[in-house]
Amino acid sequence: MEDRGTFDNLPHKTIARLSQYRRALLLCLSRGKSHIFSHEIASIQHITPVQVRRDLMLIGYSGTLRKGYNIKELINLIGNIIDSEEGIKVAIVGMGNLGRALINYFSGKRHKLSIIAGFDTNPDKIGNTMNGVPCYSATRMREIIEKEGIQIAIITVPAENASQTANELVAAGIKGLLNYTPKPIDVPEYVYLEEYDMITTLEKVAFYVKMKTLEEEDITTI
Amino acid sequence: MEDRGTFDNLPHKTIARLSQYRRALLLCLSRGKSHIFSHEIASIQHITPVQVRRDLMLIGYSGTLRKGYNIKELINLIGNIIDSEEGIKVAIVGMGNLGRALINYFSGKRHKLSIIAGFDTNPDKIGNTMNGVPCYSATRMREIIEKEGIQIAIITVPAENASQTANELVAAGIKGLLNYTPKPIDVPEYVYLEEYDMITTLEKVAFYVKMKTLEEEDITTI
DNA sequence: AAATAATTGTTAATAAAATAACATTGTTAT
DNA sequence: ATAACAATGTTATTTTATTAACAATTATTT
Ligand SMILES: NC(=O)c1ccc[n+]([C@@H]2O[C@H](COP(=O)([O-])OP(=O)(O)OC[C@H]3O[C@@H](n4cnc5c(N)ncnc54)[C@H](O)[C@@H]3O)[C@@H](O)[C@H]2O)c1
Ligand SMILES: NC(=O)c1ccc[n+]([C@@H]2O[C@H](COP(=O)([O-])OP(=O)(O)OC[C@H]3O[C@@H](n4cnc5c(N)ncnc54)[C@H](O)[C@@H]3O)[C@@H](O)[C@H]2O)c1
Repeated sequence: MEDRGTFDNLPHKTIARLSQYRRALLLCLSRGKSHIFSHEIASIQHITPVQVRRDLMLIGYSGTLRKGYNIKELINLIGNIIDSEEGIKVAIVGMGNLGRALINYFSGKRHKLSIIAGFDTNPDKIGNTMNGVPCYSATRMREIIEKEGIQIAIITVPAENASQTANELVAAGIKGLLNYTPKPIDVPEYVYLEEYDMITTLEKVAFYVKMKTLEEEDITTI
Repeated sequence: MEDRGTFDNLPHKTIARLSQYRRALLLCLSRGKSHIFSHEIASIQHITPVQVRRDLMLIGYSGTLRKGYNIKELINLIGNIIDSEEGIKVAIVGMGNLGRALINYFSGKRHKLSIIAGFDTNPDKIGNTMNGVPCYSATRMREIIEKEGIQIAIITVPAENASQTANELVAAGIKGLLNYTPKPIDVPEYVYLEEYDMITTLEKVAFYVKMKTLEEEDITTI
């Protein structure tokens, strides 16, 4: 029995934080830092030092008492947990404003995770390359996903094409989806799905801003 | 005593879901539907009907037993809760790829929440209009935020300028921030902050895809 | 050498969120 | 008229996530 398959009951929130810790650690490393304390990580991430230590405990990493955590080691360990050894290939469907912004942002940022294909229906875009990512015709989606062994797709097509695109991706054998359209999509249970809509986030911000404002008014009227 | 200020202890997750419910309800309404059942909302949002009913209970809305919830009424009620009566103005700082994608997407979508100004340092962009949103020089940020009463800002500048931009926005009196740069920013406690990084989401998807793959391998090797 | 301070690692307690259980109520079918 | 059904609304339970408490360790100061 190997020890892969450990880490399969880490809390979902811990997974997200590990990714954020690594982002912070990479930055610290690039600035020449070699060790870091839990309270330093915590303050970068706006969380508590206990939370950080608890997460690191869950992944079985120990720091040293007076120097804190070894940044390089911790980066590697987080990599062992969240990265896949062979690397995972990603496609992006819909090379419009958002698709291009995401490609630009993501390209080359992670060693074990790379966007290697884009798809679009617009003939003007097909054949172009964006930041090293070739844009193929959407009609070739299945062919290329199978040939390249692409496992994850990001959906950035117009909302009205979202569900059809999702169906085609699932049929092509995609294992994970990240849907940025405001149209929630349905996938079989064996496909892992994340959806994100900026409007939801913005409305949440607006709600809490409104709340704070009302609170202040209440205080001043008393 | 008015009944504003109720709803101030709704769970955070409920707030996010209310925004999503409304998005789904608006779509249903535009398709001519007048009533909807909890299990219909649930299935759109990939959650359980109980969750939906519980959220609606928390905001004090009642449906009718055989017809479900009145879509128009529910949209209005959600609006009363999460929107601010006078409307809230939003600015976007950094009119690059992502900034433009967000403006395009958001513009005109919500009545009580509108992006009314963009800021940039690039002289080629200053003076232009994007989807009705004027782009001002970043040097005028404070002036325009104060004059227009802008309460929320979205940060889409290059990461290295994130914290300085955030500081300027806070100094200008911003009450809520939505940070899309991968550089976590610090704000005083009276400013409500949300941060989002696509890489974290993508790495989460990748992790669960990896896990599912490992599980399958384990099953087939047994 | 002893006391102090700063930090980690872990268990215990609390809080937040989701789910389950179930009573209630109209509607439809018999 | 009554039984069966399909919904809602609410309370109870369970699960997940966060925070608190504190013991252990080691460097530093007195
Ligand atoms: N989640 C968010 O925060 C967020 C933010 C901005 C935009 N969006 C959404 O993302 C999507 C894209 O936005 P955008 O601004 O990039 O739009 P866009 O119109 O600029 O880009 C859409 C692209 O998809 C291509 N396309 C259309 N149908 C296709 C298909 N069937 N297969 C492949 N490609 C296809 C189009 O040719 C175009 O290039 C929209 O659904 C928008 O609502 C979401
Ligand atoms: N969270 C995410 O999912 C996500 C996705 C894509 C990009 N990003 C991030 O968003 C940011 C913007 O990305 P992009 O692709 O639009 O980059 P971009 O270079 O296209 O746009 C940045 C814009 O900001 C302007 N700018 C620079 N300094 C400024 C300042 N001090 N004040 C105002 N404007 C200023 C630039 O002139 C440019 O127009 C980057 O930090 C990037 O890392 C995040």
